[in-house]
Amino acid sequence: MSQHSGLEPEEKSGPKTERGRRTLRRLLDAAGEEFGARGYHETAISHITQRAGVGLGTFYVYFKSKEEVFRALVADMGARTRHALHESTKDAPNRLEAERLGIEAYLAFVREHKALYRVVMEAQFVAPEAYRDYYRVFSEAYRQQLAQAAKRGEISHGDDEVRVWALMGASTFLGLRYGVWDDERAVADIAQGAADLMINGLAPRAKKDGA
Amino acid sequence: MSQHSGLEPEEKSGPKTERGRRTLRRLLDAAGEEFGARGYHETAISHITQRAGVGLGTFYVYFKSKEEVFRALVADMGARTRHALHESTKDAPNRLEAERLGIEAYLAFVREHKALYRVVMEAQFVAPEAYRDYYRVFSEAYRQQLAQAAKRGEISHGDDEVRVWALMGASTFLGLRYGVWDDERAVADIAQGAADLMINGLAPRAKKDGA
Amino acid sequence: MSQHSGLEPEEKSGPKTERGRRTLRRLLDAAGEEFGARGYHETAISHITQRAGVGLGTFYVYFKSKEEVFRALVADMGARTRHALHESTKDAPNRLEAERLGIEAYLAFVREHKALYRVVMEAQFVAPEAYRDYYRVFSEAYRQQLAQAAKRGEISHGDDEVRVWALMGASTFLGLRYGVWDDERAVADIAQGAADLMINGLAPRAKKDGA
Amino acid sequence: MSQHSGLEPEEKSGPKTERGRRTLRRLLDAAGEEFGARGYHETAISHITQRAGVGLGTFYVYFKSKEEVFRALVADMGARTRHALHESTKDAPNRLEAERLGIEAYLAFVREHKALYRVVMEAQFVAPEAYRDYYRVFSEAYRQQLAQAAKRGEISHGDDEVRVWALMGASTFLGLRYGVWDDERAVADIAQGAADLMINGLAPRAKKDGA
DNA sequence: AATGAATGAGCATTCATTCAT
DNA sequence: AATGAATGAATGCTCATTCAT
Repeated sequence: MSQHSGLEPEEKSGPKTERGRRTLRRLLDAAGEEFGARGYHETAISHITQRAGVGLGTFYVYFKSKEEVFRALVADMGARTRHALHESTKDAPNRLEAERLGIEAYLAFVREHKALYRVVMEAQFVAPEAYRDYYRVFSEAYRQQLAQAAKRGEISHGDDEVRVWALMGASTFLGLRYGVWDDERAVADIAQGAADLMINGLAPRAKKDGA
Repeated sequence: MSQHSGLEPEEKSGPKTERGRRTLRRLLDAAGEEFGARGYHETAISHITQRAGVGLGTFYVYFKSKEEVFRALVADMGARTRHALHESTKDAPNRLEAERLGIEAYLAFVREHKALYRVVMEAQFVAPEAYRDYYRVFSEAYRQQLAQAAKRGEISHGDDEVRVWALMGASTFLGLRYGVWDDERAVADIAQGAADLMINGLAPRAKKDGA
Repeated sequence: MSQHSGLEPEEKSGPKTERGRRTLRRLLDAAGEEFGARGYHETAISHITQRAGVGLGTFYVYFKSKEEVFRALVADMGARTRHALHESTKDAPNRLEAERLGIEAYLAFVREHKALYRVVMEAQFVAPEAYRDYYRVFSEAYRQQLAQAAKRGEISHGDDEVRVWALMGASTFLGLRYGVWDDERAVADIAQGAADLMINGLAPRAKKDGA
Repeated sequence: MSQHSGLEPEEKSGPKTERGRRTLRRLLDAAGEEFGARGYHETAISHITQRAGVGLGTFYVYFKSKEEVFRALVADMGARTRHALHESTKDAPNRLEAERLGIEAYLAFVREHKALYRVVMEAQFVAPEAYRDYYRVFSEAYRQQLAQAAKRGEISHGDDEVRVWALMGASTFLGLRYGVWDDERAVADIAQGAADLMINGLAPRAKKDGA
């Protein structure tokens, strides 16, 4: 919960002293926890500053508004999620395997960051552009992966944009259902079932080979 | 925009006079439009009553609270969506075809009810139980469909709960991307691409025919 | 302190019930007293509502903002001042006499409404357009009076716009000095001295008669 | 825009180093510009320090409070105005001519220092004593001028205190109307019209001499 | 059934000022 | 001398809800 990236208040060059940097980090962490736990509208700035252990006014030394922290959090979450997915799939032998690994990693990631996951979803209503950005970046990269994999013959050809959004939606809902709402089932298990669907589809298996 | 079901204020048996029924309907419609357009938190009761053309106090004659209308709206949307899907798929020759038809109908439905679609999604943060209910009902029915279809050999066997959530997520995101955010592409087209993925998966096509 | 004119909240048609009208008047009076006594920036809405004996939120039922009451007060003060001056000068036999009567009435008026007088002056910084309006209306009417009087031969010809502003300035400062800051001297006395200046100027008296 | 007088922070003996003196001057100039442009309440200390190009904390090295700079500015403006008036009238052949010259100089001065003029007027609400001081000093000196002129027969006898306030008010309003609000008319022209009023009054001209 | 008036808890935000470095 | 970080009191304004009519 402490590596942050892309979080520096947008315009300014950021805190100049070490103390300032620590305060910023505290506020960011506290904001993530509060927003994640109570939601944007139920969270008061004073909740954040109290959790961060700083004075109320201090918040506004680092952020222009409540929305600004929120957006910073969403952007950070995007960067982190992309990072986690990249790490977990970069060594996959092929795209199909990468899909399975990606789902699994994503579920694990969501379970580890339930609060921030919620922040991202709420962004749809609090900071719509941030939400769209989040998925725009994601879908772009994802689409390229599919296109290249198709070219390499690792996956079928298809309507990549549509496929990307379908796949993102599938993962997102699985993350909600099995990551946020319910912790029980093993991620590998879920990822297995999901990957099967995404890779093979619903169609009845052709008795593959001979027989 | 005027058939409502499952909308009656929960406990009370509903308005007794014709005038009362009309007022209720107006409030409900107005609430749907306002919540859909501005979101829950940006919508004030006074906006709703003004749009409905009634006095502020009248709202509380029909609803116990702001959240109550919101929940009623979510429930209504669920019923309507299920109805639309049922209608569009009931004559499908098999499950795979039903999937394609369902996606198409769903996209069309979302485009027609963007505002209410937004209401459902926001329910996640405003009335989480209503949101979970919405999907619980959906997923239950959907799961049964898949189970029966598998039994009939129309689709492969698999982890139905996982598949259901993945499929719901896929449709939901497609609805957001191609229904709410962007109106352009033909729904049939999108549904085609999506159905292909859901039915056949990403795996490269086996040279279908002859050896 | 209770006849108000031109004070109704600008757009809306005003309170519909008698109770509402009473509340509005109370708020207006309280606002005048508070602004007059402590100044715009030192006056909190809660001061006003407490003095008016209503709840804080009630203020916003009648006014859109702090500035709005302030502007209403300035406009009201303008109307009242014009009324007072009109009443006191309408029976004057000629313009020169009207000037003297006007100064006297104005001083008396200021003494009776020190608080509101202050409000008008502060408007220069709080609601500049209201301030300019105040004087625009005044100066227009005043100018016509001078022009007509000149035509009738009751006063000399001159640069009426300049004269009007000089005369308004003179009265205003006398009002500040002898109305607001210092109550002691009799208004008739002051008006006498001022009228002498305004009527005869500083120039040494021509030995009027004989010679 | 750089000669200041009467501006040194009240108690302290002032900065000791050249650098300190430069910082003080910068702060003073910046304060004048900010207060003049946005008004006292809209001006934040940070605006001043940013314009001055110094750190926030630096302000408090030179001034005890926001009000203190403001007062210093008012006092400075008083000194400068008196200086300008003195310069422009000291060579006048008599009081009547001095009046005309004074008005003209005053208008020119206001036009050149609109921002600071505004500061003086706002002092009425921000630092009332400073405002009263400003006019007390002025009126004292002015009154002596009139008294002596009357003794010399250059002007008529009259209620000098009243006349002084009337004359100051006239000039002030002309400054506002033709200096701050509207730049167009030539100062000489305005001064001419105003002087005519102040010297000859409104009374119709007696066919001056015999003839 | 309908309503408009009244309410006050709640909250984001600002900013003068202090102080450790 | 210079400064940037920290602070918290203060305040305008919103809005769901109640209630008397």
